[in-house]
Amino acid sequence: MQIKVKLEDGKEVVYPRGTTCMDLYREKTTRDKELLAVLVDGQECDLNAPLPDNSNIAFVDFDSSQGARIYRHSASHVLAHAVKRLYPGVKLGIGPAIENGFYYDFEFEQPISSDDLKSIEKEMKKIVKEKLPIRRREITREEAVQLFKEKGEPYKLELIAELPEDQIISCYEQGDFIDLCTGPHLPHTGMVKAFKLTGLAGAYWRGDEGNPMLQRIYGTAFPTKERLEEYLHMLEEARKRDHRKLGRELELFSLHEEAPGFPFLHNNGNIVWQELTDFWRREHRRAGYEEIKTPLIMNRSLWEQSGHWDHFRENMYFTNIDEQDYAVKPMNCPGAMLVFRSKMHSYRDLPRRIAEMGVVHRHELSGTLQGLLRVRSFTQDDAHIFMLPEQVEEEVGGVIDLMDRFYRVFGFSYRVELSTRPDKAMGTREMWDKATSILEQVLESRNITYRLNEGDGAFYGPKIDFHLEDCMGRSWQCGTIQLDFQMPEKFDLTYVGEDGEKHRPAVIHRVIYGAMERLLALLIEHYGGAFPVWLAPVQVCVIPVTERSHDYAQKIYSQLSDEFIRVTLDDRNEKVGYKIREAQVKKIPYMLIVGDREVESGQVAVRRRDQGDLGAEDPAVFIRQLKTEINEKSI
RNA sequence: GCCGACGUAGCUCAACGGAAGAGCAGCUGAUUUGUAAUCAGCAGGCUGGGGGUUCGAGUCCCUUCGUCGGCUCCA
Repeated sequence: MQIKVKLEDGKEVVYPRGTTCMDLYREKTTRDKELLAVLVDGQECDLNAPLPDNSNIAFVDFDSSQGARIYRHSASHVLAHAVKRLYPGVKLGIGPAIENGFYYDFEFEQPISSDDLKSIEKEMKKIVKEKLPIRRREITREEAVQLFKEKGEPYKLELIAELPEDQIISCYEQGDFIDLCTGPHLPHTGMVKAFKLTGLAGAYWRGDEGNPMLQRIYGTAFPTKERLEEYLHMLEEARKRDHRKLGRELELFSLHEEAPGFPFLHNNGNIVWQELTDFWRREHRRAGYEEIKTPLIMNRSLWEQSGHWDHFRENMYFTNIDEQDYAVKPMNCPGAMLVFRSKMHSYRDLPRRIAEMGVVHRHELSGTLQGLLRVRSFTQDDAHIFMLPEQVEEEVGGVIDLMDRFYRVFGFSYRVELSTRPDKAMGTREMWDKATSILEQVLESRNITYRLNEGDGAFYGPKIDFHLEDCMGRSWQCGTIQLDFQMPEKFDLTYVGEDGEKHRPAVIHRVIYGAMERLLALLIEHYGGAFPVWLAPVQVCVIPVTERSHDYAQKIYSQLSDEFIRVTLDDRNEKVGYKIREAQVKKIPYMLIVGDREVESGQVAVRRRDQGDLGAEDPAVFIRQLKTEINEKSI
C-alpha cells in the first residue's frame, strides 16, 4: 500500500503507508535549517506520526512561529521532566511556550529558590544528552484519569475533567516522564540545543486569585547557542534602556519610599513633559478641541451617579470634608459630564470636543507598581466628544487621524485592535451591534488593518485600541477610543434637536498619549535616553577650550538663550575631552566647542552627539538650522 | 494583595558572626587644557525601620516598609 503526498514546492511524492514525518525529515538532509515538525494540510503534526494519504506537507523550522512554539514547548517538557526527577513529590501545573520562551508551573512540597534553578538546568542538560525519544500516546478518558491519579497529579486531573467529551486525550512520553499534552513535540529530547532558565515567580493556578499559588519557572530556548547568546544580549541592552535607570542617571524623575507609586518629576523630566503637552495642546486646538480643568476631589454623590462608587470603589481614595464623603477622582469623565451639563445645547453646538490633561489617582495593588509604567497617580490626555449619533463616524475618524499625527512624530509604528461586547455589558444588543459596526466601518474605510478582540470591550461600549511598537519591537497600549453609552444616560445629558425635542447625545472617550507618565517611560526607553532635539532637556552645551574663550562662549550662550534654546555653558576648569564626555553621557544633542580658533573666526565648532565633530560653522547658521530641526520635531 | 528575591555612601558594588571599604559623583587645591575621563587631597554611613539570638550582628531569626521579577489588574 502506498500513500501520496504533495510537498510545499508542488511536487507529488509516493511513500509506503506508515511513513512518518520523521522519515521525510531524515530524507531532507540537504536542508541546513533544523526541521522541527511537519504541517499536514496546514495542521501541526508530530514528526513521528504516520502520514495520511493525499495530504499537503510543509516543513516547519524554528524560524516559523509554529516551529519556535513546538521547540520551546518541548523545552518546557524537559524542564518538567528534570524537576520531576529532582523533586519526585512535585505536582505539575501547565507548561506552555510563550513569546520568547516557555514556562512550567509546579507545586513543590517545599518552595524552591532561584538558586535551585542551576541544578534543574544541569538535570535538563542530562535529559537532552540522553536523547530520549518523545512519543505521542492517545488514551481514553478512563486511562488518562487512572494514569494521573496514580501519578498524584490533581491539577492534570482537573484539566482532564474539563476536556470536552469527544476530545481525543493525548499524552507525550519521554523516558519515565509523561505529560498530558496535545502536542506536537520534537522527535527526541536531544534536539533541544540551547536553553536557559530565566526566572522563578509565583503564579496562581489558572490565573485565579482564589486558587493556590504555584511556582512558575521561566526559561527560553533556541536552536543554537549563538542565538541564545544573542537573545540574552538583547535583554541586556533592554536593561540599559530601562527608564528607571535612565530616569535617575539623566535626572528626569525619582521615586521615593515616602510616596510609593507617586512619581516625582525633576526639572529635566518636566521639560520633556512640557514639550509633550505643548505639542498636544497646539494640535488639539487645531483639531477643534476645548480644554478644561476639573477638580481632583469631588463629592460622593457624583461618584454614586457615575457608578464609580459601586464599580470602582476598591481602586479609589477617599477623604472627608465637613463631615461629607469625598473621593479623589480615578477618572475624568464625571467632571467632563458636569461641564457639558452646565448649559443647554442645541444640535448646532455639537460636536463638542472637550479635552483635559486630567490627573487621576487609582489605588493599584502594591505588587503591581513599576517605575513610571504602573503608578498610583497619573495624568491622562483625556477628551470627551459629545455629538449627534450621526456624527460618530466622522468624529472617530478625526480621532484616528489625530492619533496617527502624534505617533508618527515619535517614530512609532502601531497596531490597531477592535474590542467588542463583553459578557457583562450594559445596553441593548442592537446598540452594541450598531456601535461596533460604526467602528468597523471607520477602520475599513481607512484601510486600517486591525485585530478583532472578541468580548474585550469596556462594559459601557466597544473600543479601538492603539498598541505602539518601540524600537526594540516591544508593544505598549497607549491610545484608545471608546464609545460610551452609559455616561449620557447616567448624567441625563441632552441636546435640543431640530424638532425642538430633547435628545441623547453620543459620547466618545479617548486618550492619545494614554498616560503622560507611561508615555515618558516609553519615550525614554524608545530613544534610549537620547531624546530628539525638540524634547531634549538640554539642547546645546557650549564648551570653551580655555579661560581665554570664556567671554566669547558666554556671548554664544546668550545668543542661543535669547532664541529660547535650552543651552548650558560648561566653563569649568576641565579639559575639553572631559567636558565632551560628560555632555555625551548626558546625551545632549549638540556641543559647541569654542577655542582660540573660533574666537578668531567668529564661528563655533559643532559636535553632534551621534555624529561627532562636524567642523566650524557660523553661529547664526547653526541657530537657524537648529531651530528648523526643533520646529520640525526631527527624530 | 499573593509568591520569590533583594535593601551597605548620591550611584555601582565589596566586607568568614570578630575594627564598615573601593570606584565614580561631590568638595578643596594645582593644572589653561582642541573633540568620550589631568593630578593630588578632603569629606561622605543609625548597613531601610523596629524587635530578638549572641561575649559580639551589615552578616542569623522575627516583624514592618520599600524595591525588583512574576501572578492578578490596567493608562
